[in-house]
Amino acid sequence: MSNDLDRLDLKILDRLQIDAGESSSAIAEHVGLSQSPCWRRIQRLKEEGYVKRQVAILDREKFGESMYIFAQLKMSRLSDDQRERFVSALQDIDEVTEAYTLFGEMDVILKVLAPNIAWYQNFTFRRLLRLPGVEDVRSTATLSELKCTHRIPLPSN
Amino acid sequence: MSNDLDRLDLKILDRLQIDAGESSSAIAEHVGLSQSPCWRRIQRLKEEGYVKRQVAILDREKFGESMYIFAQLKMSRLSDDQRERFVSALQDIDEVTEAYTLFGEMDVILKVLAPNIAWYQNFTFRRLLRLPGVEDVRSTATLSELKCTHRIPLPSN
DNA sequence: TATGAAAAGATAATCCC
DNA sequence: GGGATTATCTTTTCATA
Repeated sequence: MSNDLDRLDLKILDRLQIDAGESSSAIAEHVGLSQSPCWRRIQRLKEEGYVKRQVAILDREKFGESMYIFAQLKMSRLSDDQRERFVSALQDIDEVTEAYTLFGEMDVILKVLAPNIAWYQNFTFRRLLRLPGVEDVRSTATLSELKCTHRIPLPSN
Repeated sequence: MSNDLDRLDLKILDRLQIDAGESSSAIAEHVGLSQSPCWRRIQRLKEEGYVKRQVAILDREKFGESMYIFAQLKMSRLSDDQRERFVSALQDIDEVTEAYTLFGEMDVILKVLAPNIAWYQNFTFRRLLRLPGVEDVRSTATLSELKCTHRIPLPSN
């Protein structure tokens, strides 16, 4: 929450979120440090949780056709227990890649990676509508990807 | 597009998209290979583009309040040139983290990382509505993140 | 053609200044 | 924070099946 990060830390973080494969000495050079202080900063940034994890981004087109679909769920009011089961169920569905509650706490938006529309049709009835509290699903299918980044804007960049 | 990947390749890819920080020998152990064939496979998977890139996922909560907002853009019909300028403009707006066209080619959905609603209000008028072809913006603000993964489901997992 | 073992090279991690 | 050192991992080579 607090920002005890200086300009160098931010430059390092931004490089990491663009390419986490670079060596610490390469990053050091780019931000104007030598290897060991740069490595220490990277280490600290990881320990303090600024870097949550490091992942490989796969090319989903290589695995055949697929499409992202945004599903807006109309929810009934849930008990704490029901809500917990709902959230837990979402974690277990690999095709649900993201989920957010919307203002009002009664609706949820999902980003679903579907192989095709027919699969999604089935998924809606067999999975989504059977989750605790889900009353209705309104879906928006995407056609093509214009931009997809995992980079968050950092201060003073 | 084609899948000349065997079960080991898929296991390697899945580990990489969960944690790309692991050493090749650690991955080798997990998938049941020795270090060098595993390393060669990883190399090949990168060369052939199955792995697009490797990134650090930052904890956006560490940088103060922020919220994702989905913006659905109503577009007028664009010439190829206008469309190119529109897509290019999206790439330059750091707060737009994702963009997809919707069925019909006339609408677009954006995922925007906003510091707060007031910022977004201004952003809508000053940036979005000034992009080529944008006629209207309908926004859905998210409240809390229930799930956010960058892992795509792989066959036979 | 693919694997494993092992050497060579690069990088990460630690030390001291 | 920088420079030098050691530990560890990556990458190449080579022998083998």
